[in-house]
Amino acid sequence: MTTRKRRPSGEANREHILSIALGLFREKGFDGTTMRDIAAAAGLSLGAAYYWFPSKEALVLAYYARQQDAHAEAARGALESIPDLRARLGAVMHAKIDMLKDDRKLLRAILRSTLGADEPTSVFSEETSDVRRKAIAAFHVAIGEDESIPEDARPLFAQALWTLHLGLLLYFVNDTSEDQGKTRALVDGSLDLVCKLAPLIASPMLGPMRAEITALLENAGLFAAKK
Amino acid sequence: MTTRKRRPSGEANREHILSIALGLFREKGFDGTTMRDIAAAAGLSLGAAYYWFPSKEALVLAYYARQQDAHAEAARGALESIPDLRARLGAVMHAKIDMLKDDRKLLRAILRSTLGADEPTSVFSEETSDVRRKAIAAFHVAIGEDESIPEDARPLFAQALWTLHLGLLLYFVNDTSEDQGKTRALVDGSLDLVCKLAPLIASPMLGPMRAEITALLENAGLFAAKK
DNA sequence: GTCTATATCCGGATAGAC
DNA sequence: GTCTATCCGGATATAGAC
Repeated sequence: MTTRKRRPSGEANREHILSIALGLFREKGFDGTTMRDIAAAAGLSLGAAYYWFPSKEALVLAYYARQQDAHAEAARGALESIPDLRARLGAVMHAKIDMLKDDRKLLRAILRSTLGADEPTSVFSEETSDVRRKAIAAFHVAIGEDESIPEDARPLFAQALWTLHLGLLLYFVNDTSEDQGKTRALVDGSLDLVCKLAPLIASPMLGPMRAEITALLENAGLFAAKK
Repeated sequence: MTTRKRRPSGEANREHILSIALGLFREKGFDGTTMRDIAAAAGLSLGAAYYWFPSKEALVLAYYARQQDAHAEAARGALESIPDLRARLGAVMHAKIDMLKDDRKLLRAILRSTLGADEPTSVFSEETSDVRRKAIAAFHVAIGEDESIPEDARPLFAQALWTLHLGLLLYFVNDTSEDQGKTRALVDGSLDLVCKLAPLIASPMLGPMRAEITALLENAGLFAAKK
């Protein structure tokens, strides 16, 4: 009765525009691509492009969502038969790098708007909270039920990994080494360290310090422990 | 023979434009201030403003340099009679926050361009290397000759503090709490932790791990130990 | 609801005259 | 060194076709 199978053009057109736009972004960068370019390449008028995406930024937000879903899927597949924590974390991070390896130019361009909490495309903004939540969840999945991390410490650990992953991505987008080999090495080295340090921090001796860290982050509104 | 005492208007004009621009930035934000606004407020034409500053970004770079020098001076004064490491680090960080407390809107706006290594206004760019070097040096001064940090670990520690300070500033610019009290608390809590952890990391037991961290960062080009 | 066409605004940046 | 005129592209507005 309602719009069961209609709009073969509607939403499909939206997808079409997004694909065209991402292609142009990858090719010519974000600033180098105009909305006029996108509209023309998609065979639409400028107005139509703005009808589907109210701004250039909206295309970036759609890109985030698409990538996050793709990454969750890729990570899920990669994790299926890996029990070791270190290897699981590596799988998740390398899946991300693999996925983004051709998008460095685009990511570098939009990096500019990823930090201000008031920018819609910020990693901290309200608009991206869903993507962010999913991204942190991906690390939660990677941690799984590994006994080296006490259950009550896992949310904090997942958040820490997400933060590390932001730093690694920052390095990645500016990494011009062959096949981003330097990023790969940095990923592996960081995770080695993390997996060595995690049991230490999880040790009873440092329990008070962990509580101190948690309290500090909670007071700053940077972390909300599950109640 | 050359331009000894000429251009009483020249460089002074440049300073004038910069002051006007920073005032407008603080008042209306970076995006909210147009080059036309700046030119008009400074009593010049648009073209003249562009003659002195080839881009809006150039004004930001000039702002960086000005702030960094002011901070170095403020920190130097504050450190003069403080021997305790924790207190010295606090003095340096709080001096920075004090200095930037009215510039949050401006900083938030230019935050967008502070991460891409190819952006001139990036904290990692070639153009800002001088400012960056000075900023790290400020932490080096704060560490001083404190025995709790082995001499050979001081460069790495200074760099770590600089990185922490970037994170704190990121929090700061988005902190709407009264007098940025949350940032102050985060600064103090972080430094408490750092000063508790530093001796641990400096301990012989973790010497190999410190070497591992150093090697990792050096290979990534993120840190160059003095030879 | 989906789209075209067109005109317009705005602001960063540049060119060329003076 | 300073000005005016102009370009360029993101964004908006409008009127109307289907």
